Amino acid sequence: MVTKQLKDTSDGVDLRRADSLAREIFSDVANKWALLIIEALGDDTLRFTRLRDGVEGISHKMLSQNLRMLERNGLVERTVHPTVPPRVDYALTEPGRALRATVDGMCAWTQRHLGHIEASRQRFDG
Amino acid sequence: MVTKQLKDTSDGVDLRRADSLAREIFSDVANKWALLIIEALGDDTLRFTRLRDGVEGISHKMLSQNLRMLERNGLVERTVHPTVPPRVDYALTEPGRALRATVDGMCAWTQRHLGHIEASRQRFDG
DNA sequence: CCGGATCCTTGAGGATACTG
DNA sequence: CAGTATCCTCAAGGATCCGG
Repeated sequence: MVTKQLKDTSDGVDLRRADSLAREIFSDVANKWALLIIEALGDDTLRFTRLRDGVEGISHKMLSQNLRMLERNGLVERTVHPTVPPRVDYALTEPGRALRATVDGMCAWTQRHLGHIEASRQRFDG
Repeated sequence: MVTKQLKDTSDGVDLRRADSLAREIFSDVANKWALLIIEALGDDTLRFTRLRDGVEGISHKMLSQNLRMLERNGLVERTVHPTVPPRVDYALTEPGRALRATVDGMCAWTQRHLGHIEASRQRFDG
């Protein structure tokens, strides 16, 4: 059986299909809170509460939910210390750090285009 | 008056403050549909309907909404041809293409870690 | 301290219909 | 064809409490 190979203009990720695994992962990762958490973690190892402080505006629930999602996808490693009161540490895994590099890119991009965007907004809103 | 300068580990973007302009822009851009639209546009100039086909699963409304948002932020240029029926073309602006580069990075990352993530998920779900 | 469960509110987002 | 508006639904997300 011959399978037809579609030509990809860019780098051949089939995010086009809404039901593909790639697209599913992309949808998990491409959301504000997940990216901000990854950015906040950086190279550090942070406890839940400390991490919460690092991401302004995030709720207890959102942080917890997103951390579980990131852990499930293997981007974040969760270490539980059997002390009392419990202590839980979070850190990026290797894949997580790799992703962080591109998120850094997005942050830098934001910074670099602040002016242009603000101007464009004013033009548009007027 | 001396203002204390916080040290930034990475590249000094103050996405930490939920109310800063940078954070606002980041929140606009860091969402699934916006990124998929940017990716779908690539270097092309596409009409509304064609773009809609390029992003599987997106609704008319979401596409319209996100396009207006991207246009407002100056990432997408909208060209209306005064024909009948009307024809509207969308293309990335320079800042838009710059952002696309980092989105490409995210796509490549997704592709590269598909296996690891799928495995991690199975471990986690079991 | 960590984080799951529960309740409740708001807004994201789909379907449809209508204007230019 | 493009795009806005309207209605409707359901899930995202906040506040709170409890249990480990």
